[in-house]
Amino acid sequence: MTELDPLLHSQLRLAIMSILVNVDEADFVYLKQKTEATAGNLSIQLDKLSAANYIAVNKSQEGSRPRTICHITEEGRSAMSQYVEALRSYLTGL
Amino acid sequence: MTELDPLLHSQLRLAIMSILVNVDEADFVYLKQKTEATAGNLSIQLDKLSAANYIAVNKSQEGSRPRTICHITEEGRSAMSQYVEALRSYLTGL
DNA sequence: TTATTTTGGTTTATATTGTAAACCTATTTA
DNA sequence: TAAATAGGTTTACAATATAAACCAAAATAA
Repeated sequence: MTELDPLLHSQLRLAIMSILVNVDEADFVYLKQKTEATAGNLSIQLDKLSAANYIAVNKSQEGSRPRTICHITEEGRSAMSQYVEALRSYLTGL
Repeated sequence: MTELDPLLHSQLRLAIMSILVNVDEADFVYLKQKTEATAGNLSIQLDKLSAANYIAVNKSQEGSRPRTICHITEEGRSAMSQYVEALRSYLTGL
């Protein structure tokens, strides 16, 4: 049984990635809305995905007000494909 | 975004359930082999699945040697279906 | 015969995760 | 000018997963 990438096998991180896979970019506020996560949790999970190079995070000041924009990397996209393949191998017949 | 049943969204428990879904019954030794889990970990996760009524566990003595046989319940089967549906909703387009 | 290992587990302890609560700075709004 | 809101980060705690230690019975080796 192939391993399920632990970085992706987490509800919130999977939700984040599944959004970013379908969109050019998304900011903190949007991700928070969509996932209904708390800001703290979201912040931490974004850090982890970013540290793994699955996403790129661009933090800037939009007129003295912070703006955090995220997009998926090629590495992240590839990790998602592999994860989905692994999942399928668990769930054949369902 | 629908919640992913936390009881199923765990590598080992998902592996166990994905085996039990396709088989009439399986014993501890077989599950241990297939999942490559440690006995302790397997024991605990079986307890959790059993407590949730996702599987039924039958412990007996086979000539003074323990035998633990598991099979999935209807509730477990249904939980798996829902879980897979929820997952799909995350992964549309992959 | 009596150690030693193996089988089939369970219990206990620990490390890792996930999550929320508290906090911070800057800006609106009352 | 006090209170609330926006956009986050940090810290602290609770839950999980996992491994290590242990146990009883049987098989194997010395």
